[in-house]
Parts: sequence; structure tokens; C-alpha cells
Amino acid sequence: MDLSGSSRAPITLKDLASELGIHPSTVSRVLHSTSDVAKGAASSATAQKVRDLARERGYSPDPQAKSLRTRRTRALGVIVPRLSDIVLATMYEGIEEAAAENNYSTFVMNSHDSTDEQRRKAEIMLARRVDGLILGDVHAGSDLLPDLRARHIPFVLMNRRHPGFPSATCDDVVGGELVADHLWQAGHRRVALIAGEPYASTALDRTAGFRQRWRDLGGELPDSSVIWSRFDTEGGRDAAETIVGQPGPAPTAVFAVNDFAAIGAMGTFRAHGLTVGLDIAVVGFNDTSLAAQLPIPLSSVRSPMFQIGRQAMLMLRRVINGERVESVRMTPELFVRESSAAAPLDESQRSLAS
Amino acid sequence: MDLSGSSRAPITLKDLASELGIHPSTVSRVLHSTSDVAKGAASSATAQKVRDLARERGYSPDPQAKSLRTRRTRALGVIVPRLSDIVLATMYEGIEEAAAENNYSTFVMNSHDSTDEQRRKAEIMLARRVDGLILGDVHAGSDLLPDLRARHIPFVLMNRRHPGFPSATCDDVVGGELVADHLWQAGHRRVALIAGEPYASTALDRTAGFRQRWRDLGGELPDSSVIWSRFDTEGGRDAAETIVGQPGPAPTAVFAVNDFAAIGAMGTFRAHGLTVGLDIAVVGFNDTSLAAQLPIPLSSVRSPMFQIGRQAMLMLRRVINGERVESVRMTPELFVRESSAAAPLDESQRSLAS
DNA sequence: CGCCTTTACACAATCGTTTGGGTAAGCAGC
DNA sequence: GCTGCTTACCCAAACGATTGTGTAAAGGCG
Repeated sequence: MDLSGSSRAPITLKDLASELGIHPSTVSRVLHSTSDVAKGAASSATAQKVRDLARERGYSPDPQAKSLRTRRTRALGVIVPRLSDIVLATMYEGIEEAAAENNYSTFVMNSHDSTDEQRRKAEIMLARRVDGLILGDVHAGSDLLPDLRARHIPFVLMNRRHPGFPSATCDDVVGGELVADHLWQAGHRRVALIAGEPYASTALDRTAGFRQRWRDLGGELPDSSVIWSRFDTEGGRDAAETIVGQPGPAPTAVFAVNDFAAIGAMGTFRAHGLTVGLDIAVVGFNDTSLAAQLPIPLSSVRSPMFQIGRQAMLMLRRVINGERVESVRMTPELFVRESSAAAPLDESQRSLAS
Repeated sequence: MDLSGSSRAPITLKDLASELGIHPSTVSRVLHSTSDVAKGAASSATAQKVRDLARERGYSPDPQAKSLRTRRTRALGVIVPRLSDIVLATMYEGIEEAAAENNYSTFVMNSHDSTDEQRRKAEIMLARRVDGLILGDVHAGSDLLPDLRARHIPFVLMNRRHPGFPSATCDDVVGGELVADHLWQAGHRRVALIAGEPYASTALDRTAGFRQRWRDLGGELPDSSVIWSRFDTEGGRDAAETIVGQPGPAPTAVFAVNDFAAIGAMGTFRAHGLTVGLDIAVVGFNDTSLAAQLPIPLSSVRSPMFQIGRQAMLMLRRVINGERVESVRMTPELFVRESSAAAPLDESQRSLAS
């Protein structure tokens, strides 16, 4: 592991071989092979000398040469909408951990949730000859996926799912149901949804889960109360403006399918004189590290982002090895905090400004 | 660009050559060389046929083979404390953009701000034969840097600087000064600092800049008012607890050298019955996208994170090409928002609970 | 028409590994 | 002493590109 010393060029197999007066192929077999092949390659004395010298010289095989020969790069491509989204960044941390454990390296690129860039970045990764791809930004109805499959490229989805393709995701439907149960039990009857981007399965599933459960409980949820929006704070702010500006009695609770959208919405509500947690309940999704630490702590559904990343990587490894894999949906958990802990006020108590 | 079709193995130079009945080396020269060498390699008619066929077959050179021959991988290693920190993630986005423009790919790894992991991850990247490293997590007094230099490894620092090594950073000293000026002019005289991790130049410089300017303005800032802390929300919360718990009159303003620490602190202040922006001013650093969108919008020093990432990559490219480079410090800008817009209340008006 | 210079290529070595085949030496058994 | 089996190696051909050097053919010039 200690490659110190100011030697310019890295040590090669040939260097080791010539120093020991044996053939490079022998060195290769000793160093590379799992005992079955290593036996028969060299006497145990020679093998020991080889291993000792390799360690001493800090030999590490050239991955380029190795890849050229073996047609495997042990590199993976990861495409996400944007790494500055903490949700995807956390999933990536999971990928990186699992990849490191399995001697894989990863390239990450941002697609900015554009289908064009998605395709471009995928091609760049494939030109790099990655062994497989992890796609964290799949759009509903993507035509990239069938293409990749036709080209026999190993890949798995992460974060967002797509029918017919293996994915590691949160069980977003359940997540939506948890929030519906919580708000209903707290006594809310008029609610609105900040639903996210309609091309993302996360948004669709969380919304669908909430909606279905809400109706099963006997609640009403008109289409006009479901606002599709961007996933970031500004998206949440804009959606909240829409909600506040709608005619009729305002909702007593809002479910935003993303913490950042929830935070944006909280800002808007406050600007309109509403106290979150008192005048209006807000629930987010993902339970990012921020949620619990906000001035008004935000109720949120915790999705196991790190584990989703790990699972995605492990699934991809299996796909690469030709195994069949099943999608996994990891179970989320709701954390109720101040932003939605109180029961709704009745009409006379509300302080809606506009 | 369109590599579709279900052909299993990628097209090689040899494939193109044999299809055209010419030698691979000719194809290589036509495709690779910048016109000076391409002239003399083939007639313009042949060259055109080569280019057409390459496009048609979707030829893309095997990077492993190319690297093996040229001893350049066109891959860069990036090490950051954690990618789930939006500051580093944004810088990485800058790196990725600049890298893509220059036909480089990047590996990113998290060091979790541990010097051991830093070294381990660097070795992994070097074993991958990256052409250079971007280090976003340098600790004061790091011994990794001299080692890398002794081994002639091209690298640059990002985010944090270190004397004697090229870096792309925010001018954090100026950032600290901006905050000092702002708080002083707003009339604050008792302030506290949430100073961040003492091994990070960002924390040290922002603190030093603030401190020096504050004293130049005639202010007092005892050591007990400078609280070193983690960079995240919990770190901010803990530091704020310390501040609130200190004997003597409480400060009227707090400068946290990081937005997340500031957000954590805001939570603590609120829990103690203080209204941020009224009872106590808070200023953060980095102007992450969240700052302006918080329920109480947070004043913050905007550091050009994306540009810092871009610059770091461009600097590294020059280092790799053997040019000398100078460190760059990019100028920050203060955005004053509600969290620190009001003048301090005098004693009688304050509502300090504890 | 012979010589010299281009033009337009081809040849072969090389980068560092892996891997399917040798093969020489040593030994056991008949 | 010959056959046959291990043992412990070596040899050489890949993998897909790059690049220094060679060399026929074509064309220009006197």
C-alpha cells in the first residue's frame, strides 16, 4: 500500500519478473490467481518471494492493461439529476461505499434531469467502457432503457423505478400512505399535495400512495389540490403560492413529496402570515439531515437513501455477473415533528392573512 | 454518437481498417491526428472514407488501449469530505462541467474528513492511474501534500487552501470581513462566532477575516465568543447552545462560517424563545440555495462554489501539462436578508428566555 | 530519361497484462 | 531403462491503440 519513494514509473510485472529471474506470466499467476490456479504456477518458495517483492516494491497492476486484456474495467457509471441534490448525493455515498468494498470505481455525472443529457452522459460512460450503469434519473416512458437493454448493457435503476427494469428504490407508495394516515388521524380533512415532477416515479408513487389511502379513509382530494412542481425549494415556494392563492377555504395540511419543496413552502406560508405547525401542517419526504434541525422541525418520511445506493450497486454487480435480479423497494418510516404535530385549528381560530 | 444496433463487441481500428483494405495505423492517424499529422497520412479521399465509416459504425477508441500506449488516462481523481455536503457537491458540478468540456472524466470519493481515508482514497485513485488529483478536504498541516509532491503527482487543492500548494478557493478572509462590516454597521457590538473545524482553512480564514476587521473597527471579540464546531446543522446547534448558555449578556449577532451551522443555530435560538432577525441576528456562509428560501431568509456570504470547481479543474489541467499555476481566490459577496436586517434591540426590549 | 522529392501508405514494436499451450527435469513404477 | 505423471516453470499470442521508420509509386525537373 505504501507507494512512496520518488520512482517515476510504476512497477510492472516485468520489473518484478526480471528482478527475480523468472517469467512475467509466472508472477502474474502467483499474484492474480485464486489458489487453485496459483498452485501449479510456482513452487511455494518462489510464490513467497514473488509476493514479498511485490509488496516491497509497492506493485499495483495497471488497470488499463488489465482491462484491455480482460475486457472488464471494474468501473461503473452513475448518472443522477444533480449531485447537489442531497438525496442523490447520499445515495451516491452508498454506491461508493459498496463499490469500494467490491473493488469497483465509479464515474458520476449530472444529467440535470434532461433526457438529452441523460443519453449523452450514458454514451460518454459507455465510451469509457464502464462495466455497467446506475441510472438515478429515469423518466417515465424513457426510451433510453429499451435501447440499453437491446445493446446488452448491464444497468440498474436507482431512486426512481420503471416497469420492467430492475431498480433499488424507496417504497414510495407506502411513504405516501404513511403521510395520509398521519394527517387523517391528526384530524385534517382539507389537504393539498406538492407533488413534484410528473416524470419521476418517486413523485408519482408518493402522490398515488397518499391519494389512494386518503380516499380509502373517506377523504376528498380534488385534482386542483395536487400541484406538480420542481423538487427544489423554489418549486415548493411556487407551489405553495398557488395553494395559498386558490379560492375556497385553505387546506389545513400540505404534503410535499420532497423536503426541499417543503422548506420552500414553509417560507411561503410564513410570508403569508401562517405559522407552520399551528395554522398549517407541513410534511416532507426523505428526512434529509436538515429536516429535524429546522427552526420549525419538519415532519418527514425517512427513506433509506444510503442503503438504496448500496443496494443499487450490489444489484448491478449481480447483473454484470449475469445473475437475474429482482427490484427492491425499501421501507420508509414517518417522523412526526413540530411542523405537523398539532391538530388543525377550526375556522375561527385561523389567521389566514390573504 | 449513435452506437445503436445490437453488435456485441465495440468497433476497433482494425475493423475499420480491414473493411477499407488499409492499415490500422493509417486509420489511427486520420482519426486521431490534428491536421498537421493527418496530412501526409492519407489522401483526402481516403481520409474522408475513413471518417465516414468511423461515424457510420459508431467507432469510439478504446480508452484502455489508448491509455496503455499513451500513459495518460484522461481521468481525474476528486476527493471531498462528503458529497452530501451541498457545498462540495456544487464544486464537483463545476469540476464535472469543465472536465467534460476538456474530455476528462472524474472519479469522486468521500474522505469523511479523515486523514487516513484521504490517503487511502488517494492511493486508490493513483492505482487507477488518474492523471491528477483535486483535493477538496485538505487539513491544516497535512503530510499527504508533500508526499504527493515528492512523487511528482499532479494535483491541486480546492475549497481549502494550504501554503505552498496551488488552490482554487473562495477568498474567505474577505468573506469574514464583509460580515464584520455588515454587523458593525447594523449597530451590533456583542457578537459570537460559530467558527467551524479548526483544521479547515475555510473556517480559519473566515474567522480570521472577521476577527481582524472587527478589531480594526474597534470591536471586542474575546476568545470565549469564538466557538469551534462541526460544519453541519448539529454542529451549529451545539455551538448555539454553548453561546446561549454562556454567562453575561448574550450576543446580539452570530456569524456562522457555514449555512448549515447557521440553520442549526437558528433552530436552537428559536427553541430558546429568541426570534432570529429580531432578538438575534444570524449570518451564514456559502449562500447555499436554501439560505434565501428559509422561513426566515438567512443572510449569507455567497461563495462562487461552481466556479471554484471549474477553476480547480482548469488549474489541474495546466499542472498536468507541466505549466506553472498560481492559486486563485475568488471574491465572495454578502447577501443581507431578514435574519440580520434589523438593528439590534436594546436591553429592555430583549426577550431572552433563559 | 534518370534522379530526387513528395505522396500515401504499410510494417512492426510497444504499452502491461492474461492465458492457452508447451517442455524440461525429477521421480515412481514396472 | 523406459514410460508416464507431476512439478515448476517458460513462451508467445493476444487485447486495441500509437508512432517511428520503411518503401513503393507518382510526379517534377533538368
